[in-house]
Amino acid sequence: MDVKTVCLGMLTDGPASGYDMKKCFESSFGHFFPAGYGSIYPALATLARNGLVEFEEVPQEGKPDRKVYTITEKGREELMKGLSNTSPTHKVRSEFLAMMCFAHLMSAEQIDEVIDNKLLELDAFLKLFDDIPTGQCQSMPNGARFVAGFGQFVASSLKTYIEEHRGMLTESDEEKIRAAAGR
Amino acid sequence: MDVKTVCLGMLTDGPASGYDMKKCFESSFGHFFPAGYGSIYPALATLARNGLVEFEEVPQEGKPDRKVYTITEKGREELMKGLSNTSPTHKVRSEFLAMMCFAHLMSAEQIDEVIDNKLLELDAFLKLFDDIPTGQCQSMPNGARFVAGFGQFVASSLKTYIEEHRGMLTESDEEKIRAAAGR
DNA sequence: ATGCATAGTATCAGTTTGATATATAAAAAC
DNA sequence: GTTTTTATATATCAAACTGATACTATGCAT
Repeated sequence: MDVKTVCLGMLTDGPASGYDMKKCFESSFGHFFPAGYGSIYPALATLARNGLVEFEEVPQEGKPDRKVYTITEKGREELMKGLSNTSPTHKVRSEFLAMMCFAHLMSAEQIDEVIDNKLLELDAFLKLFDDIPTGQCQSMPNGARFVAGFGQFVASSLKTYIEEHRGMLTESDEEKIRAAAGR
Repeated sequence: MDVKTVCLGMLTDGPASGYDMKKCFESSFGHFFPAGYGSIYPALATLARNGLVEFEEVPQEGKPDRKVYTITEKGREELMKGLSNTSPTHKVRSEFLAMMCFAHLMSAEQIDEVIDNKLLELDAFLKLFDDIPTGQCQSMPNGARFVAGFGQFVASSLKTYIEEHRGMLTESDEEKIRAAAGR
């Protein structure tokens, strides 16, 4: 399951251009499956070369032409193959956690700034969910609701953990012993 | 913060070979910052070329030679630069969530198998933490304890969410309406 | 005997990342 | 009133990463 498969999946919802798909990655998919122009355009080129999508060039006045892609029957079959993997991955790549492993090499001020920024980031992310009205939510496909709920739940879990345990990152050895004894 | 920086960080704990570092990625770092030979060896080669690490070839009987790397003063400075970024990333790339977005294109059996596998995977991951005795835990650096706790907390949160919400992935439209009404 | 695990090095094709280039128009900022 | 930013749309590139594979040699298990 790579960017190509996700593009095919997006096209089952109707024709779209590479630019449209980038928007879609930015607003939703990108939160758990990031992709930029550098992967989207090559993916569409490969899909077209293999006959999994077709495109039509649509001229526009005052704006660049659009290449509007449509999924083919062969593309639908390929998508089904992509969805038949019963052990899809779920990977994390976190500079944040790697950095925290080396917290003992950092100053308390540095650590606090990193933590504060991460909490702000999480708040900004959680705010996105406030805008989704319940009415619209019910019209969303089941899968999308599951995934949105997942994101919200995980983000608020992260926030809770960080808030409750940030203290241990900056506490001295003596404090550490005291904390362990008081437990 | 790339693989090079993490390698430098590992070397602050003492000299190590590329093979040793691969072990370290597999057992701990890899859970939140994956790296294989394909990134470790080129990283070490670049670090050596730039004088951030030095290495010594250690012959062994019956086994291939080891290249044992040591961090240099210049390497320590570079590491500090790497740790000075106050907004480190935390990215997720999830075939699992992407796939669940297209759950409406899948059969209930397919979805159930994917979910069951993901829950088994989470259980296997959570089991890793049972082996860490509390005594050893207290001797770990603060940062490592924070990160380990983070992983455990997030994994059990994921598990809870999936268990409690998997129903909505396979429920029919009528069930969906009934569930919404009963809420 | 044959396959697999461990110890160790390294490379390679295919992908992805993040930035950048190109072009025009409209909206916003100063 | 001019400059800057944002939006529309395409595409490419170096650097990095992924996942698999290759090579060598010992030992253990089936």
